[in-house]
Amino acid sequence: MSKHNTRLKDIAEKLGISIPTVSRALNNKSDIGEATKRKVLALAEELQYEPNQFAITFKNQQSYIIGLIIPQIVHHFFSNVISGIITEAEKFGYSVMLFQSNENYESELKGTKTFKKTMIDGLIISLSDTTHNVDHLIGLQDHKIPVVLIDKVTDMMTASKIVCDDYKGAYDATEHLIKVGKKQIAHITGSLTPMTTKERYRGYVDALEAYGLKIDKNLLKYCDLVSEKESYSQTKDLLNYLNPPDAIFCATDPTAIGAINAIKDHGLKIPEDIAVIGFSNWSMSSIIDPPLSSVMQPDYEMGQKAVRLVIDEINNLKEDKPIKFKTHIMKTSLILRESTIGKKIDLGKGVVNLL
Amino acid sequence: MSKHNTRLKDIAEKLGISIPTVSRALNNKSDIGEATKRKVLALAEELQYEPNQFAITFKNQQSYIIGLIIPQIVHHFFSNVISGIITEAEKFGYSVMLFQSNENYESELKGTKTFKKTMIDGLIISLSDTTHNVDHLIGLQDHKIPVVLIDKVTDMMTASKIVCDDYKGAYDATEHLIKVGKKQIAHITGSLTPMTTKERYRGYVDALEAYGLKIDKNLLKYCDLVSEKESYSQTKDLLNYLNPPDAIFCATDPTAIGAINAIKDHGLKIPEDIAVIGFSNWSMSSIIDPPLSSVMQPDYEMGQKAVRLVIDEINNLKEDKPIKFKTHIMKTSLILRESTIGKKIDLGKGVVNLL
DNA sequence: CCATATTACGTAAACGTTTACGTAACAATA
DNA sequence: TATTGTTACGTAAACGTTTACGTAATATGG
Repeated sequence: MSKHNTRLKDIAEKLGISIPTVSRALNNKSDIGEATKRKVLALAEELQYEPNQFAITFKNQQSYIIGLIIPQIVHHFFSNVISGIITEAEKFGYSVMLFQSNENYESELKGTKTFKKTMIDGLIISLSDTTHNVDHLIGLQDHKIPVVLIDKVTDMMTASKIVCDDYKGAYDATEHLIKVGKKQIAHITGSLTPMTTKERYRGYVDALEAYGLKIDKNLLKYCDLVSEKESYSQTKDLLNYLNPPDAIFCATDPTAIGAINAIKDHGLKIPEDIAVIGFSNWSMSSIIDPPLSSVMQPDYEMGQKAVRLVIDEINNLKEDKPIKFKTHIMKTSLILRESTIGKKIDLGKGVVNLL
Repeated sequence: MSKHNTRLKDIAEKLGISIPTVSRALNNKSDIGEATKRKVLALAEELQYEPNQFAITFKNQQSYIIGLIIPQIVHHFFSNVISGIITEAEKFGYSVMLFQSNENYESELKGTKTFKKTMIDGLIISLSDTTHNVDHLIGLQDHKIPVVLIDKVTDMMTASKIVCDDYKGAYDATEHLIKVGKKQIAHITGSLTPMTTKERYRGYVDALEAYGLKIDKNLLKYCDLVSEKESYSQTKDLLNYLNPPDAIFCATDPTAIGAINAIKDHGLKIPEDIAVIGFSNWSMSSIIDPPLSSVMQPDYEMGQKAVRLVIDEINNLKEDKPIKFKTHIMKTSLILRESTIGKKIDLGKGVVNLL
């Protein structure tokens, strides 16, 4: 087989016509005779002509590539986000170039530079934890490359943002614990620096207050690394408290698993003695014992939404229309399993029971 | 700020010299005067010149993009593979365009087409389970685009391949169970169609034979979907067998977790009554109760290796050298945790104890 | 001082495609 | 029949960069 793909030139020469005529025939332009068009289409089919995307990119100054920078690919939430982005982008004829920042600002900077050279049409980015300066992103915007922030966002720049409603998710989780009859509800959280953790804490507090339950500071525990190990020992502390909790709302699924292990080792029953609910609905959550109730974040849908926003902005820029920056707060949903509802409980509507 | 990036033309005009001279200065070519070179470099710095990658691609007919097709991004093994690929590619100045086949042949075909148009320099692919025809990949090779297969490979084409030593991993896992004193070792496997599962079964059988243990067909159980649920019920079957196992080697971590849950529900102790070992070392494996021993696949390293292979082939093709196709079989390693060794056991060398 | 080599540039062409513009051939209209 | 309009093409230029080639100016050698 020939080394290069079929080009317009090849078709033009074989038919004895000019290159632009071939281009017009294939792109369904108006200035083209019916007979010529048929001949071109037939030959293009025969030679398996596929336009060279790079030449088109180069000519149109549009690459149909969306850049994507993610702190950690190996993370249940983010891999779902990526999956949603790639699938949605493909629908609109865009490809996705993926870069991993490893939560490192320098690396993020480098990715941005590479992308700029590569002439991406737009960027979707979840900021690394060490990024406290977004001049590199503002620089992209200055060069008419739209930037959409997802999940890990910032107020340091004006851009469209997609987050999920951590506050409401936490409120719902806490409310659920109250509704199954729990009154001493503990909260295991991370460091309260990231916005997401702070919002989850707010939701927990507000739900307790809304139902007239007292806030007991002794029922609040911190796990800086939100790890299973930290949570295991913090839960042990909770269990030894003179007013031990009858439920725990954990800010992440790993901490929830730590709590479960501690409770079981302590000889208590879940959910009868202590109910546990997590946040993020990791894939592992459904297969541990007992299966963990959790707050599902619409990761995949967040990715899809981000693609639609960035493509909108790309199109608006192309037509020199003003861009309206939007912030989307996506809804979470409760996934109820045995760690809060036991084996058989009648559920209200709008609530998923995956037992 | 200006709309477009600085071009060679901008620098040339400001200095009153020609475009190729600027190009030569920036690319450290020989035909260039020292004084001119300094002026160009200074101005390029000032104007923040960054070469337009697409123009270079177009000119050189080389994109410095590696295409990557993966069945499922949301999968612990694959997301590690992707991470390795992206990190390694970046070291060599390559970007990675990611596509997800969703285990669907049609989708894989479409990704290949898109990539071909996009002029990727090489492709790394893990075949979808429904792919039984690789003409689309051979087509890429015919167009001088190297293809490297990773993990899910095939014999239907000649190409470099990267797999991990499933046989040896399974053998080691089984041998470990024998060495901690187990004699009735069961195996929970998937359907024996994929090469990987078949190899793990072979390793199990050979280890038993090597140590003079009998193969009891009743200790072999199948889980077609390799799910936790299937494994839970298959394990129950095993426990009710009149000669119940004192250890189970599971072909995947999710099935191992199903086994653990079944054993605990049955009131037996792990590992004293029954030891359990899995395969793949998922992130969840370390945080369940008890922590699961498993066979670690060098996912990240497999990704790195794939990048090096594909770049080698790209470079060889550029210089019209013949390509030597290589098959790399990467080593697995045992990760021992409490599900096989209890709390404190002296380990032999070369074995990782993550307790 | 003439022939040759070297240095440091400029010119032109190329990569594959699209688009603005020009125009020949023909048809429609007054 | 002269004018205008329409159709269906071809020509040229452009996107940003690199490279083959040509050449003027200077240096080197005998």
